[in-house]
Amino acid sequence: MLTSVEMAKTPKNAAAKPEPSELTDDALEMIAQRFRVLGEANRLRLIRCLEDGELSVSDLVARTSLTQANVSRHLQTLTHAGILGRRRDGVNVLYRIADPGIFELCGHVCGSLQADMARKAGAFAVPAR
Amino acid sequence: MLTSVEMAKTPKNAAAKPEPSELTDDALEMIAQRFRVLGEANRLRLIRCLEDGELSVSDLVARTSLTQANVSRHLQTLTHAGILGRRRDGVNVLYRIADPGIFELCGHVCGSLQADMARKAGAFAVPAR
DNA sequence: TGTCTCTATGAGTATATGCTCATTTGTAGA
DNA sequence: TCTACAAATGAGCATATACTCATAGAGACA
Repeated sequence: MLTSVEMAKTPKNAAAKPEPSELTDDALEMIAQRFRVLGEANRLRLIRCLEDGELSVSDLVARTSLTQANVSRHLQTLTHAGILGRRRDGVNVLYRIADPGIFELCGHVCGSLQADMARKAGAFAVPAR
Repeated sequence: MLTSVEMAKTPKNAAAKPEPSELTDDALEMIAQRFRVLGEANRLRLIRCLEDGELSVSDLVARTSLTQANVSRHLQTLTHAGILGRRRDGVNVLYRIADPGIFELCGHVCGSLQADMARKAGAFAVPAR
């Protein structure tokens, strides 16, 4: 599964390769880096704001109550990661989701979290009587 | 998309949020936290080692060339996040994947990365002649 | 009990990064 | 050109965390 980048182009039912996987340290670091970019609640907030269409930096500042400098830095991080795209429109710069797969990713995490919490909640289950 | 998990936490956010957000700040932070756990190449390495079955701490130390203390800490992080499970076996402690969805998640990231890189590679495309 | 191996953790250091303030840069219009 | 506004960025601070060393805890066995 973590077995190489080429899995992306093959449908997900591609057979596991028998050969020991060939993920270089660099590749692994890139994957980790991608996760790290998403590992910030404020960045997730920005992504969410953009779910319905492109917005300017000041729009995002208004919606998130973050400072302009902070928003700008997060947008830079997300853009550099290929998650957002940007274009200039006069004095404004409009950001948009460039990788819609991001939502699916978040959905997966939500699912895992729910499962995990349900499992943990089971520890408090009281036998019926 | 990010809208599915409203867990048993009350919104502590009385501040103006123009958006009818279903995701509390706490929930968002939990999602980010999950991503952050995966944002470490060495943790991804450990996960990969466990792909084929459970292993002891010293097995993992041998396979990763990380120090025992370091491996132990990462395993703790992953276990706490619900990604790994552990059981004692004599003096050993065996760790295993508890949330197989993790591989699908990594697959998604690999896909996104590849798409991103292909897009960037396009910038170097030379028109045929 | 003592001693071995295996695992977990306290303490300390180094580094990364999120945040802010102040300033600069980029764009449009007078 | 000058002015106004939007966005980006340099500098500095604060915090989080990855890593190591040394040590403590847990289980097996004499």
